[in-house]
Amino acid sequence: MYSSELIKGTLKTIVLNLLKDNKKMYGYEISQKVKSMTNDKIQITEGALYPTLHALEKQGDVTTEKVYIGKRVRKYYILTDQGINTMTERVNELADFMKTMKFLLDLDTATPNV
Amino acid sequence: MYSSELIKGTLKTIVLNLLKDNKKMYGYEISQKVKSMTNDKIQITEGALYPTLHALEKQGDVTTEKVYIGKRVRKYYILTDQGINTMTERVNELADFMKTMKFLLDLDTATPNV
DNA sequence: TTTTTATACATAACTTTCTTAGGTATGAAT
DNA sequence: ATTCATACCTAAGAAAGTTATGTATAAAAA
Repeated sequence: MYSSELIKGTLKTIVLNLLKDNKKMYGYEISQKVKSMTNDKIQITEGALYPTLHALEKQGDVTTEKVYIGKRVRKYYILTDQGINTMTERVNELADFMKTMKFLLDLDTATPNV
Repeated sequence: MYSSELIKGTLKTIVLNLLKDNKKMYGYEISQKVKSMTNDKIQITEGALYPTLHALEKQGDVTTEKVYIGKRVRKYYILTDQGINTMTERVNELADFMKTMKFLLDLDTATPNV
């Protein structure tokens, strides 16, 4: 697990990007997906995830769709057109930021990527 | 400028890494160095920097040395042995985190590094 | 069959780490 | 004489997490 400060600030970007690749996902699914994709290195807590999803909905980047699996409810999240724009901006900004950090920390030569 | 959420959590790592490369630096110098190295993309505010430096001193990662330039004081910060360890851990963690994020956001192929 | 674990949502109190704003003071440039 | 750059600092507030707690269903294990 990474120290939590690092993950701070990237959560919305992660969520938006996952929704780009998967059309629609529900909260629990998102948390499990991130966990498995990162070999448990990033574990989104529920206390962080749900407020984030609600914020994304409020600002119009996602819409929701409730589905009942038996008696249990699932709330699916779907990117809006605006959300696609936000996602693109966020991902580009993060990619740019990581390049800058690599240069600043002199990791360009130390950790070749290809 | 990057949206501030991204920088959050990386400040200590940046400071520790700069001190590794420069033996001793003072606060104002650190802020200017980061600004110039990143083409103004990352600007550390004083309200963030000084408390961070004080925290690093308190936890034993740096020691200080006051130097008077005329009547004006400069407070130099120097990495301790413990600080070198902390720096190494932090930088490695950040590098690892960025790799994980690249994979998670599918930036491996999109933004080749070499 | 009862208890635990996994699924699935949610909120509230607290903490950390910033930003914003303010304060003090010297020295150089306009 | 005033503004700008240098150089330090702290306090109030905001943002975005963590931790803890709550509710409830379904599956698995004891």
